[in-house]
Amino acid sequence: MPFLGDGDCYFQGTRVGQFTMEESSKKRPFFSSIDDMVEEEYYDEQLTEKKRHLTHEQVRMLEKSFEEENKLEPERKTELAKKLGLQPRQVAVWYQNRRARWKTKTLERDYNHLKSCYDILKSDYKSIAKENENLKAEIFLEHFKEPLSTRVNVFVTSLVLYVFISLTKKLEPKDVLGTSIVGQDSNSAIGEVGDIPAPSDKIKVEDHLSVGHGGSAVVDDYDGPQLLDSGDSYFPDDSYLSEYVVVYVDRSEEDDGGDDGHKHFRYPFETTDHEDNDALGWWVWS
DNA sequence: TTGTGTTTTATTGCCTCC
DNA sequence: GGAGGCAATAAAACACAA
Repeated sequence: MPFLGDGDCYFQGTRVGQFTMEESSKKRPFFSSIDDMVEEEYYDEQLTEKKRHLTHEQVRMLEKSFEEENKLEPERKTELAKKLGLQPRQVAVWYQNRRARWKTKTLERDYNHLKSCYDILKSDYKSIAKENENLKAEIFLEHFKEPLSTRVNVFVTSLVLYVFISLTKKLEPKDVLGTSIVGQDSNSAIGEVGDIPAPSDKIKVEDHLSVGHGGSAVVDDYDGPQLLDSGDSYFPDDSYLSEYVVVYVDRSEEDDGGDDGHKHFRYPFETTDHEDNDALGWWVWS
């Protein structure tokens, strides 16, 4: 006979469950061997106690009760057990399993709902992205409708400016530690060459270097010079501009004729040239 | 009939609350 | 510490195809 460990219960020669000594004494008869079990008077009773499904009527009543309240109060449990001819424990177990099934179903439903929401959003995103691409292409084509001379002019000017700025940076005065002193004192170094606006001077810059200059960049109240770019400027690095270009602005320049109360300088390094070139940026004094 | 997958009933161990 | 809930799991019952 095989060794039967604590809690192994047998029914008709097969293991029917595991119980601790304590539990088995309380709930079900404990058989230490198959022979013991066969000899027990309880054997016949076990046949009727064999696990079986509840009747349709019992399930119907339990379902109805569950619909009303999915938690089982002790009084309700006793009442239902009495009414259905079941052990209170069976009713409790049924509720437990029913809640588990309900939870699984709910999770499944929630998952499907979220998935459909996700699919809709994904589809929306795709159509918006496509529309965005179309608009970009439209803007690109619009740009090439401009005269070639204008485009070349913008490009060359940008290039010259970039080279100029790069050279200026290399030639800038340095202190004994090799640190640039530009910007440390508005009255020193390059500041002596031109007319650097004091930090308190309000300078606004608009970028007309960008393609599609119809909508110039936003201008704010930043205390120092700045270049605002509408996003597609030819400048390789706008930070150069904000740092240096302002040195060459001529504050004595007359108004350019605009009625906005500002003076516009089309070229940072050509303070008096008012020749038309709408593709270029200008500085604005406020 | 048998193998296999699914559903239902029941147990176990852990956790929280009172 | 006991009662009750829950997740994980076992095992019986059931369904169904081959």
